[in-house]
Order: sequence, then C-alpha cells, then structure tokens
Amino acid sequence: MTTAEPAPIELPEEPTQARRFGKARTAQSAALLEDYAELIADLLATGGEARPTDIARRLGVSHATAIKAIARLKREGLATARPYRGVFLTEAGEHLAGRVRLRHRLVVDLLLAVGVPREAAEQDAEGIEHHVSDATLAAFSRFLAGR
Amino acid sequence: MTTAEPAPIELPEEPTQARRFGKARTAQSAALLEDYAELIADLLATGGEARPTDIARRLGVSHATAIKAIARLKREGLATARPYRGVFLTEAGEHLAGRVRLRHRLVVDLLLAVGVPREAAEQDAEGIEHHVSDATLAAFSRFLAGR
DNA sequence: ATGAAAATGTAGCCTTGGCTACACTTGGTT
DNA sequence: AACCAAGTGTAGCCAAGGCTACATTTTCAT
Ligand SMILES: [Mn+2]
Ligand SMILES: [Mn+2]
Ligand SMILES: [Mn+2]
Ligand SMILES: [Mn+2]
Repeated sequence: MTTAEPAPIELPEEPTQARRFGKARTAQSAALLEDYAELIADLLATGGEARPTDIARRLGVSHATAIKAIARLKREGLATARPYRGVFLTEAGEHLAGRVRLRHRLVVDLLLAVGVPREAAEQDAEGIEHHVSDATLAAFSRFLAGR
Repeated sequence: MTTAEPAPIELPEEPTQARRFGKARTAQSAALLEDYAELIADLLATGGEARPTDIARRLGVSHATAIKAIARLKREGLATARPYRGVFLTEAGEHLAGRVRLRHRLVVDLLLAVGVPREAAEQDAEGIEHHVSDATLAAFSRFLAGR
C-alpha cells in the first residue's frame, strides 16, 4: 500500500450542524466575560483589589479596552465599579467566576492527565475552557477520579 | 469538617498570563476561517460543489454573512470564487482544511475516549478544536494510540 | 502643600461578524 | 421564448472588541 486509508467524509444533517455552529458562536461570545470575571475574582482574592490597569496588563490589552469590557460587565449585572475606585463582582459575578475557575482547573488537569505538557496545557486551556459543556465537564471529573 | 478545602489561588506571572490570553485571542480569530475551509472541503468532497447558500445553511448564518466570509477567504488566499459560480479552495485552503479536519476528528475521538457522550463530544469539539496546539494534538494521538 | 507620575476615563477610529432589505443573475418550466 | 423561483450579490445597519490620543483625577514624594 502507498497511502493510509483516508477516512470517509460524512456530513452531519444540516440542522444538526447549524445548531452546533450556533452554540459554538454563543459560547465564544460569553468567553470574554468569563475571563474577566475569573481574573477579577483572582485579583480580589490575592491582592485585595482589581484595578482596570492591572486587569489590562494581565490580559495584554490597553487600559481603554479593559475599561470598556468592565462597562459591559456592569451592564450585564456581573460587576460594580465607581469611578477611580476599582472593580468588584456582584453575586452573579462571583458565581460565574467560581464556575469558570473550576472549569479552568478541570480542563488543565484533564489535559495533564492525558499527557499534554504543562505549558501547552495551561495555554490551550485558556481557550478550550469556554467550550466545555456540563456533560463534558462531568466526564472529565469522572475520568480524573477513576485513576 | 464543614466545607471542602478551597484550592489556593495562585496567579501566573503577569507577562505569562498576558501572553496566554493573547494567543487565545489569535486562535479565536483564526477559528472562522478554519470552519469555513473545513466545511467547503467537505461539501466539495461529498456533493461536488460548495455554494454560498449551502455554506450559509450549514453554518446557520444568513447567505449575506457567508458571502462576506468567503470574500475574506479569498482575500487571505484560501479560496477562489467567480460570481454565481461556487467556491473552491486554493492549495493553501486545501492544506488548511486537511489539518483542521484531522484536528476536529482527534478532538472528538479524545473526548469520546475519556467518556464524553457522543453528542456533547461533537458539539464541544466544534469550539475546542480551534484552541488545540500541536503539542496537545500530539499528546492526544499518543493517548489514543496507547490503549 | 504642591507638583509630577500614575491611574482612570472619554472620544474617535478600525475590523470582524452578525443582520435585513433590495437588486440582479441564472436556470429550469411551461 | 418568457417567466418565476432560487441563488447570488450589494448596501447599510449594528455590536463587540481592539487600538491611539487626549483629558481628568488621584496618589505619592518632596
Ligand atoms: Mn479563557
Ligand atoms: Mn481561564
Ligand atoms: Mn469549529
Ligand atoms: Mn470543525
């Protein structure tokens, strides 16, 4: 034989595929808020305060960009902030941050468990975490527990 | 004891964290082109042609949105298309589609292997695939081979 | 107390990726 | 040959998420 057998291509049903892509887009649009919420919670927990400049530096964006995102967090009821006074999370924001942090850790742990090198795991988890459903998260937990 | 021990929070170094977030943003901006390339290749392979309306229906977006994305594919040298004549992939586009399809399959297979239910695996893979680095992909391959 | 540096906020610009509405081809039926 | 439906393209709108430049407020050292 000259080449490996190319696996046959089969397309999902059209409505199924459209639904999957749509959900992936929805997950993506939530990603930014999730990262901000998680980071703000971490900064508050470790340093005591979450200032726009700190947030911006950690995310690698300009402070203007961070301030606009914080405005969106406020608009969506996840954070509070008064001018020149730092950012805090609402109940909803804290709750979101908690779930996001758990997901983040589980994704990293699963990647490590299947043999992904540490830094790749930490890097890839930052994107992957936003696309892990509850069902998948549960499977990750079971897999990690049973070994 | 009353509550589970809350794992201690430690933040990555600032430049490290900024680099990770930046890479995740870059990966995200490539995601749309990857999905289009993969889908166009699949349509060409199975149906013989990839028309804007088909692409739009499968992605769950309007045909106008699809046409604009196809324009971007052309701009970036991944596709060719003449008015009213359907879309084709360039060498670069075919190559991208091939890599994306492989990644997509490996991600689904890995999720199944760790116990994720079929539909959740297919769904989550659609987003996860865009954040899987070569190092992680290699680890997935090894994991799947050794069992 | 004051002056400089740092942080914060605002304005205006850009690209991406959505959408709807409308105009124009194309291709099959009659 | 003509018509009509489907497909295609274009225009114009919007929100998100980037940026730079500039104005304002705080904070900190002197
Ligand atoms: Mn993230
Ligand atoms: Mn995270
Ligand atoms: Mn995808
Ligand atoms: Mn895919």
